[in-house]
Amino acid sequence: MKRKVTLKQIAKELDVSISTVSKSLRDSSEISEDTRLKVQAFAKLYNYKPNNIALSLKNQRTKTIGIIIPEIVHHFFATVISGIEQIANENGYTVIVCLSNESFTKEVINMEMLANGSIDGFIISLSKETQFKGDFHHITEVMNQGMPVVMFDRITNEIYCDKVIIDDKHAAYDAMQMLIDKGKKKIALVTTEDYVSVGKLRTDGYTKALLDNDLVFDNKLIIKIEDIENCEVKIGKLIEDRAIDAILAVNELFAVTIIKMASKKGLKVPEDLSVIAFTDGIISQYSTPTITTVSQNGIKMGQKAAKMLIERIELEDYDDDEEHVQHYKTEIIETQLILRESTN
Amino acid sequence: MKRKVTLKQIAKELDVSISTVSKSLRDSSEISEDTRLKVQAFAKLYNYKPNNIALSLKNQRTKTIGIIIPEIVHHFFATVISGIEQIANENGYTVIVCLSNESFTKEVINMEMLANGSIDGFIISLSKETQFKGDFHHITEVMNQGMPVVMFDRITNEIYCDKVIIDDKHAAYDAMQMLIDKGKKKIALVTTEDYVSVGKLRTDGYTKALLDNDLVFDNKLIIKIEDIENCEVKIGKLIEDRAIDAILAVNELFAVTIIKMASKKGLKVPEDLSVIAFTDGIISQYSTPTITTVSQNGIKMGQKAAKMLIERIELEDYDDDEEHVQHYKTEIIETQLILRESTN
DNA sequence: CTGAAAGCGCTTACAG
DNA sequence: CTGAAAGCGCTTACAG
Repeated sequence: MKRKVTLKQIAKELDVSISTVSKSLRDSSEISEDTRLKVQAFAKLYNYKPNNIALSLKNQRTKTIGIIIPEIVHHFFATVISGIEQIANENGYTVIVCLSNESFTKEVINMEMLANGSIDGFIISLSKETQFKGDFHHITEVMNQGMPVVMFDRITNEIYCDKVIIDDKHAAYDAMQMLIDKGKKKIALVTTEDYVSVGKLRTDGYTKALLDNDLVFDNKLIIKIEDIENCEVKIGKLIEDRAIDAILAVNELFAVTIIKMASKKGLKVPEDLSVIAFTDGIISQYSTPTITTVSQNGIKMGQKAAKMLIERIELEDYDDDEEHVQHYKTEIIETQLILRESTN
Repeated sequence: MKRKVTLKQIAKELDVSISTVSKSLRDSSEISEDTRLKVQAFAKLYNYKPNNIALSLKNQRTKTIGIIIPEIVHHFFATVISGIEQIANENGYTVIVCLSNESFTKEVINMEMLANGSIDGFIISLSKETQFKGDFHHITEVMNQGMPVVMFDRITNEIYCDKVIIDDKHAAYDAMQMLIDKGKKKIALVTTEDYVSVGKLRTDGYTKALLDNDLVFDNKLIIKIEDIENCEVKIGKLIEDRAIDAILAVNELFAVTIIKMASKKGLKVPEDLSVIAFTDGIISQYSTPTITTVSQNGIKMGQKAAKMLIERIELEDYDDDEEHVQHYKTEIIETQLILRESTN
C-alpha cells in the first residue's frame, strides 16, 4: 500500500529542499534544467499529485461549488445539477451537493457547514419551508462573509444577489393564451400554495391571461395543492363539478394525475379536456397521452447559474476586499411550449 | 463585510495565544474557567466556526464522501444519492458528486481529482464505457493509496472491495417465474448489451427461469438495445413478428416504450401482452397502464453503501497502516415485485 | 494555567 | 541556482 507521495518525501529522496521540488514541478525558471527534469521524472514515476486540501488552504480557494437544493429525486433539480456540473468541470471546479429535503433547518445547517471554508460559492434553490417562513438570514450571513451566492428557480426578492429563473408569469400567460386561442373558455389552474414563489407567479400569469382576454376569472377554478399524496380527491372534484375544458398544471405530476382522474371520470384527453404542464420531465414524454409542457430548461439554468457563480468567484480574486459596486443580475431562461398529445 | 474570524484574530483581540484560544474552544481542562468562558463568549459573539479545510489538513480526514455515477438524471441514481446523503449527513459527512456521463475518461479524471486529498472514500457505479473496456486501473490505484471504495449496482468482479447490489439474476428469475405461473409461454427479454453487468445478470436469470420450467429458450426473443433513442423499431418488430405473450424489460424506459409500441400495433397491455420492468421509478407509477416492476430500492442501496464506506473509513482510523485482514463484503439489497396494471 | 513550537502539504518572497 | 522562512488555519505534545 503506497500512500500518496508528498513534496517532502520527494525532497528527501532526491536530497534537495522542498522549495526546489515545488518550484521544479511548477516549471519555475529559477531552477536549473538539470534538477528540474530530475525532479519531474521522479514525481512522474511516483505519480505525484498535489494535495487539494493543502492547496485550498494556501490559496484560500477550494475550487468547489456548493449546491443546495430541496430534493434530488425531482427530475428538474437533477437536470440543473447536471448543467452546473458540466460548466463546473470545464472550469476545474467540483461540486458538493447538499439536500435540504424542503426543511429550513437542514438548509441552514448545510449552508453553515459548507460556508466554513469548504467551498467558494453557493448555488441554491430555496426549500418550501424557507419560502414559507420568509427567513433568509442564513443567506445574508454567508453573503456578508463575502461568499457569492446565486439562486435559481425558487428564489426570493428579499435578497439582492445573482439569480436565474424562468419568466414564470409570462410562461403561464403564453400557455394560457395558446389554450384560449384554441377556443377554450373555462380553464382551471392546479397549483401549489402561494408561498412557493414559482407557484404564485404562475398563478399571476394565469389570471392576467384570463383578464386580458375578457374571460371570467373564477376563484373556484384554482386549486392549490399542498402535497402530491392526497390531491386526487381535489382534482377529481374539480373535473366533475366544473365542466371545464382545459387545465394548466404547475408541474407534470399534477398533470399526469389530472389525466388519470379524467380518464376515471370518463373524460378523454385532449378531446374533452386539454392539459398543459410546467416542467418538461420524463413523465410528460412517456405518459399516455404525452403531455404538452412549458419546458424549463434545467440544464441551461444550471449552466447559467454555474457561469454566473464562477465569474463572480474569479472576479473577487481581483478586486479583493474592495467595496466594489456589486452589479447583480437576474438571468431569465427562455421557456418553450412543447406541443404533445394532451392538447388539441 | 465581516470576513470569517480566525483563531488568530480572536487571540490578538483577547491578547492571549492561539493555543489558548483553541484549547478554550475545545473545552480543554488545561485552561482556567475564567479565560475559557471569556474566549467562548467572544467566539460566540463573532460567530466563530473552525475552518474545515484547515481541520482536514490537520486531521488528514475531510469528512466528505466522493460519489461517482454515470448520470444524475436517471431516477435510480438520484435515489441512491439521496440515500447516501442521508446517512452521510447523520454522520457528519458531506457529499461530493461527480458525473462520468458514461465516459471512461471522465470517470478516471474525476476519480483522480477527488483522490488528491478531497475525500475520505469513494462510492461508485461504473460507467458503461468502463464496463465495456474492462479497465479498472483507476479503481485499484486509489485503493492502493489506502482509500476505501464501495461499488454499487454497476460493479465488476475483477475488483475486490465492498459492494452493494441487488441479486439481479435472482430478481429476473422471480419475475419470470411469476409470468410463467400466470401461464405465459412465450416471454421475450428486452435488455442492454452484455457488457453492462446488470444486463448480463438479468439475462442469465431470464434464461435459467425458462430452462427450469422446461420452456423453449429462443435467442430471437432476446433483444439487446444499445441506446434508448432508436429502440422503437426493434421493439416494434419483436412484438409484431413473434406472437409473444409477455416481456421482461431491464428498465422502465424500455417497458414504457414497449407499451407504446404494443398499443400502436393494436395490442392491449396486459390483456394481450404482460410487461414487467426492472427499476421502480416515477414512470412506472404514472404510465398508463401502470407498470409492474422489480423495485430496486435505491434509497436503501445508497444508505447501505454509505454505511459500509463510513464504517471502513472510521475503522481505518484505528489500525492505520497495519496490513489488517480486509474482509470485504458484498451486500445484497432485497428486491420486491410490485404488482401493477401491466400484468394480469 | 499559558504559550511557543512543530506539523498537516503546499507556495513564494527573500537571502545567500 | 538553491534553500530557509513564513504563512494558510488549525491542534496538541511539551516547556515553563
